[in-house]
Amino acid sequence: MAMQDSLSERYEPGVIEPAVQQYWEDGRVFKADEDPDREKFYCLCMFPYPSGRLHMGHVRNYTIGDVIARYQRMQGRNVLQPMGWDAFGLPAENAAIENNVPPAEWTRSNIAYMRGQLKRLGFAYDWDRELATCDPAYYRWEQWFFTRLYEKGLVYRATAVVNWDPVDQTVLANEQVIDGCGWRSGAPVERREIPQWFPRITASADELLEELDRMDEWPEAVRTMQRNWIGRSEGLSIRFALNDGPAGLDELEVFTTRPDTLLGATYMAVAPEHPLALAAAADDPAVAAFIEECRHQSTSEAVIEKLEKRGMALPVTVRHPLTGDALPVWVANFVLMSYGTGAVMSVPAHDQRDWEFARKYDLPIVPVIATSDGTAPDVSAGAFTERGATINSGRFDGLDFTAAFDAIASALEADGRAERRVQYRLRDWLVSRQRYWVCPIPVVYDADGNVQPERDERLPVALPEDIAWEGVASPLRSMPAFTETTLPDGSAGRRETDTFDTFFESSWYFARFCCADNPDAMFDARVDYWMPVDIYIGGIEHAVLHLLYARFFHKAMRDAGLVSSDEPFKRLLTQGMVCKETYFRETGGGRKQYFNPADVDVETDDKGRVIAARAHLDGQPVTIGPVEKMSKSKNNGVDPQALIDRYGADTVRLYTMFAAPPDQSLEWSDSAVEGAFRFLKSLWRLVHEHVTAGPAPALAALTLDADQKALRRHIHETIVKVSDDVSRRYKFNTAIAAVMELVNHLSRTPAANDAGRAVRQEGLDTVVLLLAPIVPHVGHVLWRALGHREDLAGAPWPVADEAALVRDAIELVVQVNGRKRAVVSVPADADKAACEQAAMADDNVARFTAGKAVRKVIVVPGKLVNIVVQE
RNA sequence: GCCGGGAUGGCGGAACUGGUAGACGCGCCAGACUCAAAAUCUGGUAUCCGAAAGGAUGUGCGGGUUCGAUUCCCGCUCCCGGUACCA
Repeated sequence: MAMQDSLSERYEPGVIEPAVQQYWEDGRVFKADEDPDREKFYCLCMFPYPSGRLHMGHVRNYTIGDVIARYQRMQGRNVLQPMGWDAFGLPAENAAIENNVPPAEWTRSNIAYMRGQLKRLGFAYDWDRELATCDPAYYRWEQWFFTRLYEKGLVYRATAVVNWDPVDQTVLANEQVIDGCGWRSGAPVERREIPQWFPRITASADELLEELDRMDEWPEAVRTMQRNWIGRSEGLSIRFALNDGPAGLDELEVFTTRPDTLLGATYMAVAPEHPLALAAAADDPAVAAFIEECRHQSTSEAVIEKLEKRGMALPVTVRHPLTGDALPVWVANFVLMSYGTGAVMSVPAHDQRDWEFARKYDLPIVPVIATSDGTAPDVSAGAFTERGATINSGRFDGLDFTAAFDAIASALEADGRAERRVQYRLRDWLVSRQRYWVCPIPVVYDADGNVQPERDERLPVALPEDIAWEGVASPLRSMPAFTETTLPDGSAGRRETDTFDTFFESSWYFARFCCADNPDAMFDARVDYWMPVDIYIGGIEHAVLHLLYARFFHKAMRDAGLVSSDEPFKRLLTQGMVCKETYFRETGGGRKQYFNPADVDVETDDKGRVIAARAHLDGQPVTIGPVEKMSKSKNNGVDPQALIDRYGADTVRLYTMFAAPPDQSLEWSDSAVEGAFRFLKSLWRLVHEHVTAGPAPALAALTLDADQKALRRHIHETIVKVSDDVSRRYKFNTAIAAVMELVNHLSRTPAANDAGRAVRQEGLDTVVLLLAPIVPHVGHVLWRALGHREDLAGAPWPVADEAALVRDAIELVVQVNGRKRAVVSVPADADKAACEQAAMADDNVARFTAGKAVRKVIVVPGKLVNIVVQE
């Protein structure tokens, strides 16, 4: 390209954007090569599930990442920004069932389409590192790593409960259970226990928890959620002796964090699957019926916790370890077999859930903890859950929490009835799925059902892609070509047909990007150069599960000597959702027909308030619903492609970054997109007008008038502001607002003489540089037009000139009794007395202070004076 | 239920460490240009009183701390995310 390209008069993104993208591709501008002499920066966004088309959440996520990556490049860092596909998952199976398309074909064509969309948005990816998790060259390494974990005893097989659809004969995801019934069959769901695989994440619980304290570049909210999810608690594991227990059972074990309330325990509660409950059910049809009912509860915690708490007494009691009293044992629908021992000790006076249950079934409520004034708490309206001194506890009376805990724990330990223990809320990671379109678990069983991890040389265990899909269950089970195999000794083996949780793939892809082309090893030396990820950007909905699994997996890889860092993601930026108003009509029976915003006309009043909406289809009114997360079910998605086609990638990128800060939810507005486009058009016009007048003179030798000096100060203040917003605050909306203000100032300040033209050149150069990460295509073209030879993508980020920032006078706010009464101008170096004097001298201030005694004057240097007078 | 987050003009948002509430943009109103429209440009725009200067009110609700609170504390309401098989 020529040194100074002539600039067309009109801004035509549809023409320049593909040309600039081609230029980047031809020049391999964003290819990342390891270079030990340069400081690296690994910028990563959570990779997309290839659902078909990009949605606004993707556009937002990847624009944030691209802005950061391009900014770091302008800082001179060696930047890696890769992209790939989280390609396994449930939607591909649904598409197969609905449209009879093989999941592999559906997924790969979605990837091809979405890759084109990402390229059209101009993201600075190193496409040579692209990976898809459904590629055997990718998943063979997680299969290999799984067999290493098995050898180290870090994965095990145990039974766990799943949602079973008795009609479709398949396991259902929680999402597929609607009001207790299967989403396709409509049949009531059953709980079923089946053997499944678990990596031992609880063995890493302490490290995962402690490390959070040092992860100061993660949002505090995410760290708090992870801490609470891990849920470390110190307590006592107590074994209660059973009276009249069924054969083979002589005690009931529970864990409590409140042993100080042991004397207030008035009953025990066990899960419906607990052996005590099952034993009782054998003799009592009523108990059996209750348990059968519980068997149709979903396995989802959100559902269980919102259920009405119900239970039944069992024909068995336990002996209180201190008093010897017999306490009743109940079976309750809210006790989970998968959490702890499946049994809890109930202290209704001091636990709200126990209290409600006791009230409902008329069980005794005995307060054993005093309020702060030493009296027994009133537990007639609810439990007293605070800590306090013990009462009604015999020889343990009058002790505070710690002393009571110790005394009661020691007494029970001496009797061999209890141990102090640390317990976690975190459960081991259940990775088995009974689905087809996921990575096979690389395990073979011999004739006796013994486990044989698949041998390295036979990996990958490839998922057969050419399949016939019948019914809704995974076709793998009925494929002898897949299931029938041989063991090392030549005997027949049966392959595991369960597959991995898709979180398994997304728990290590960030490291594989460093060496995605290596066919011989999971990782190589390049991983040590790039890892850890310097900034990881993605939705807040991943705060716990994905981000905790990835941290665990990374530590397991570190322990296996595969990576050297302790944590995978140095900094985390969590992005808010993209929302849009909804439009619908009631169609009877509480059902709603949703209308896409693109198919609705909105009417406004003379203030622009929305008053009504009509469907294009029939011109009839539709109801305006709340603003919600864009989704298929609410039909309120705005297709980014239509906007890219109409306005270009830069406008979509600019609007997305301008509409809200990254971590807040964003309400989509088409008209505001128009505003972003308008801004780029006017910037283009301003540059066009400037460069068609010929090259601007150098600024150095010129003297500036007051307006030009003020404009120049504004230019450099904007550099300071935008640099801080982009690098420290990650507030791209205020960065863009500051640049808009500068552009307004530039276009309103005449550039008639040499000095004016020189300042305008500096201003336009600055604007283009500051916006370069956000609108790189238009920036590339304007930068050349402004006479620069080097690529904008590699240009250095501007640095403010300290001399240009100096101010002579500052504005001071004057308050009287905390209310603003004036703004006065004072010299920048005015001392407190001078500020006070200038404030008092103002006419309006005098009006409010006249005849009143001044009690106090507060001067905040450089900002404000507050005069406090007697009212 | 539990854990985490949020609420500011007609709308998206700004106010970063307790110091001018409403930057910037959208929308709307008025004007310029035009035969007209589009595009573009200029001015206005929290609410109420006022010709203006200026004043009063105002950051989900109820209290509190402070010379001063959108910001800190206590108690609520509503909305959103997660809740272990959606990703």
